[in-house]
Amino acid sequence: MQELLVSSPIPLRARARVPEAAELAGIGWLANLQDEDRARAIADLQVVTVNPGELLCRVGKPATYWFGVIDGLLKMSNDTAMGVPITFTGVPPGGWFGEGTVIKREVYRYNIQALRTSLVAGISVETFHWLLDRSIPFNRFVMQQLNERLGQFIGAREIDRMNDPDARVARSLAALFHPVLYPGVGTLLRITQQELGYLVGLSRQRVNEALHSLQTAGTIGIEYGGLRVLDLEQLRHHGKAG
DNA sequence: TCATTAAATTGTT
DNA sequence: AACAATTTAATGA
Repeated sequence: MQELLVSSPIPLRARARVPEAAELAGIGWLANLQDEDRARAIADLQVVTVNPGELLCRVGKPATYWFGVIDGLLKMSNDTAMGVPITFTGVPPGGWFGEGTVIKREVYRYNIQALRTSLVAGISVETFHWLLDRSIPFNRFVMQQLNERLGQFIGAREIDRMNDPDARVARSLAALFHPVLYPGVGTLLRITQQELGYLVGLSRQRVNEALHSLQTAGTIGIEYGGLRVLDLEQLRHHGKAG
C-alpha cells in the first residue's frame, strides 16, 4: 500500500484564487444570507486546489480561515499526545469545518489532509466573526453545524469500538452521507475503496468485501469511483441490536 | 465524433 | 502484495 506523502511545493496561500460563479453555487449557506452580508462573504472568499497528501490544517497552527470542501475528499485526523492517530473522519463536498477553533480564536486541534485532489474554499477569521456578529441566518447555520458534528463525534467513538469490519464500513459511510453536514454529497459519494480504507482503517481488500456485503443486502450500490446509497437508515443502524 | 492508448479503479487470489 | 479485468480519461485523426 502506498503511503500518503506530505508535499508542499508552493504554499496554499500563494495558490489561492477568487472563486468562480459555479463554485459559489456549491456553497449552500451563502443563499441564507441577506444580500449585503452575502456580498461581503463572497468578497472575502478564496478557493485553492489541494493536492493529495497536502495538509490544509496542522495541529497547533493558529486558525486563520474557516474552510469548506467544494469538491474532493479530505481526512480529519486527531493525534494523541503520543503522536498516534486515533480518530479519523472524512470531509466530503459541502462540509465546512474549523468553526470551533475559529470562534475561540485558538489553534487547530487536528490535521486536515487531502486524500485526493480537492477544491477547498475559505473565509478569514475576521469575516467569520463579522458574519457571526450581525447575521442571524449565519448563526443558525453555524449552530446547526456544531450540533450535528457533536452527534457525529459521539457516533465515531462508537464506531471505533466496533470490531465487525462490515459494520465499521457501514457506519463510517453513513457519516459521510450526512445530508446536513455534507449537502454536496447527495446520493452518490465519490470515493474509491482505497480512500475509504484510509478513513476506516481497513485494507482495501476488506473494504471491498464489506461493500459487496452491503450491496447484496441492498443497502448501497457500488459504482466505479463512487458509492450510491440506497438505504441510508440501514447504513446508519448497521450492527445495532434491535 | 470515433478509435486507440494510457491511467485509474476494481475484483480476485 | 500481486495481478488480471474493467472503467474512465486523454489523445489524435
